[in-house]
Amino acid sequence: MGRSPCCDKVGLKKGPWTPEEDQKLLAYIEKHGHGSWRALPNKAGLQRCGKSCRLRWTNYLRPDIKRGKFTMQEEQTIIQLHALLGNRWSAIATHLPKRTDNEIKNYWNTHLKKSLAKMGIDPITHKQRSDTISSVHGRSKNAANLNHMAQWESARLEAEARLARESNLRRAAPPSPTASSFTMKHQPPLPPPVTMPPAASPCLDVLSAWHGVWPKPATSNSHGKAYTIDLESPSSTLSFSDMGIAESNHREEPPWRCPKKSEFSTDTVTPFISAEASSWLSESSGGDFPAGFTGMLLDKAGQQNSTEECENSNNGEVRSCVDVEEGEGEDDENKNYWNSILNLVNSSSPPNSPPPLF
DNA sequence: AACGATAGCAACCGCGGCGCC
DNA sequence: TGGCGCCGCGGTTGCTATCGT
Repeated sequence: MGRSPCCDKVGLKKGPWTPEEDQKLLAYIEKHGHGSWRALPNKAGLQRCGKSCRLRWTNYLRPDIKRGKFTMQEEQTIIQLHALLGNRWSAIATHLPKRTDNEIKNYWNTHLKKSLAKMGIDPITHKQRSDTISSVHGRSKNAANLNHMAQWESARLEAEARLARESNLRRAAPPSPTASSFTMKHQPPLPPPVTMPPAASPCLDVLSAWHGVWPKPATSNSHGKAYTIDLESPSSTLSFSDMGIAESNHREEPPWRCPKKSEFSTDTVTPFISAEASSWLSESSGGDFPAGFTGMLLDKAGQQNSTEECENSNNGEVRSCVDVEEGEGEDDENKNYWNSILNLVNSSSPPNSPPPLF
């Protein structure tokens, strides 16, 4: 190292930003882009170091930042991702559009960590503390559902990683041994596979406890999305082994149960699935449906949006916007990608599974 | 009303990764 | 290949607002 911090320069301002400084920074970036952060302060007429400018921009001034209270879904996503990823706030932030890593980190430290602690859950390991285990009778049903979710999410993540590997093999030039070179249309490169912290799978305990505290939303849409991670995120490259969930455990789970009708909006889901699957869904009633799968369907249904809508809903960054109905041209790759994932998920489903989805 | 305690959050600090020379 | 500089990340600090007494 041996490099002195950029803010050591005499005369550079520190501390809270004034509205005037904000305005200068905003105006400059809107006009020229940030370019080199190091050079920006001089060009923008700011008595700040580049680092301070970058921080102010990324954490506060950026126009695509969503401020204000975190929703219950966001909280659940943070908890789940924290259980999977640990304190990797930037990785977690990629799953929460319009939230900054700093904001998520602060929210975790000031709210979620304390809430979990109050519920008798260790916020580091995400495990129920031994002295409170006796107080969580009746969790088994939720835990079973969440195990379903874990299966689906695990299968999806493994499929994603596998497809990434296959894609790399297909695209021999330039060769790459990792998933990081697998890119979908308009998508940034996938990061390398995540090395899981020891506390990988216990997130299920956390979420089941969390659901004991928070009532489920009344509407079908919000219900269905309750556990959903951003399924299209390029950061999702976890594998079974990464998640600490043994593949052999799959068959030990109870058979599928039919979805509650309220969990689906038939209108939004059925256009994307086979007639058999649609019929199966419409005839089903009672019981629970794996939440991860529900989220998958709903996410897929959500992709009915136009590309423009996808852009707008994702910080201006296009991810996989699948046009299932047309399935032509450049969207083919995304469609095939998704179908491959879901086919793999179907092929690994427990007994009494629904008909093929697509 | 005054004061201390606590919560919330913006900003800073230091380190490590990475690219360039 | 090693040094340097830039950038991003995670941990921490410190200021401000709010709450409780």
